[in-house]
Amino acid sequence: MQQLGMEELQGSAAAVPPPPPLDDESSSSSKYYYCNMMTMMSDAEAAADGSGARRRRESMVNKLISTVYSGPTISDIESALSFTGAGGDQQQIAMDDGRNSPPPVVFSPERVLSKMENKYTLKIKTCGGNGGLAEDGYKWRKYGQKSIKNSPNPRSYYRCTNPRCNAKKQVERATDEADTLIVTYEGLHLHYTYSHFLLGGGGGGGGSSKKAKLHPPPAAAAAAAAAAAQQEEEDEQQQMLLSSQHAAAGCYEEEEEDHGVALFAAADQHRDNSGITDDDNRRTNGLLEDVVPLLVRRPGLVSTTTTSCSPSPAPSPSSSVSAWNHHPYYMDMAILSNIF
DNA sequence: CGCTTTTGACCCGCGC
DNA sequence: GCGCGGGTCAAAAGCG
Repeated sequence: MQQLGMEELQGSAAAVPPPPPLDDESSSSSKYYYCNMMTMMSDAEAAADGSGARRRRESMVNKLISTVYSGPTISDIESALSFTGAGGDQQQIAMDDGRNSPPPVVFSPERVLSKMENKYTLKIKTCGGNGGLAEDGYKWRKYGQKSIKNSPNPRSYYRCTNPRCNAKKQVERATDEADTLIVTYEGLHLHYTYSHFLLGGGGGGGGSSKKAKLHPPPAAAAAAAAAAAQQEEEDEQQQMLLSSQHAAAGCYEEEEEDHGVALFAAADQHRDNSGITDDDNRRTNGLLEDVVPLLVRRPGLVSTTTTSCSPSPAPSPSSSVSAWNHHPYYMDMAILSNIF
């Protein structure tokens, strides 16, 4: 039987297209702007910080983030959405990496909203047949598989396991390139597991249970979150949007000379702003109790080696649960906490 | 026991 | 209207 291995499918989600050419000065000094709404660097601290030290710190943050985040970037998404909106559905990832867009685009919910219905497709190059291990950090449940006409490879259909999230993706192997996966995302995530982010998955040592998986959102999800929130007319999701906007605004204030943007928003802040209660959050089936650490990154800034390559083929997971507990996301948060 | 995957059936849109 | 193809549903089975 021919079907995609789970590791490939999972890996495909996080793999990103080749980075745009890094031929400008920004590439060497690329960094992320780190906006934290909870515990990291406050605006006051940032302002008081020496620029040299801050740059060093940002550089470290950039590296850390680039290490852990390999999902589509905000520009990836915007570009893809624009492209699909124009009639196609194949993403052109070689978009400008900020050079042609003067102000760093954090994420503009409104912009994404207008394009929400579109899908975007990523072509993912994997290393070998089963080596792809990169993940997008979300938990997907496979709900169908179809053999496609004129294609020897079946197409798998995945849906986000969050009942309130309508994100879907389709994964199929390219017919002409055996090591290329075509991943089509449809709908976007509006959730994030806060506890995972802060507590390191709760289980510890990568042995955490499936429910303790970290779900760091790709930039796509971050952008989409706002859009999805808008689509959803439920109050808590609109509150989520407000939170996201707030975070984005904070990033704008940080600095503007570079293209990188790393944005984190925490549910705590979100609750502070919105005034909703924990009970409210719980009622949202995880959408609101989830944190909204929005990780928004401009492409091509740090080595986006997203190769879904793995030196050793990993055993095929028994489920589609993304093994983020193996990924150092929460470790990085601890590191970042120390840095700041 | 709960969750996920598998897989055949069903539904729906589109072209002829 | 009919057939085809793609997308989804849902029951059954598998797994930890």
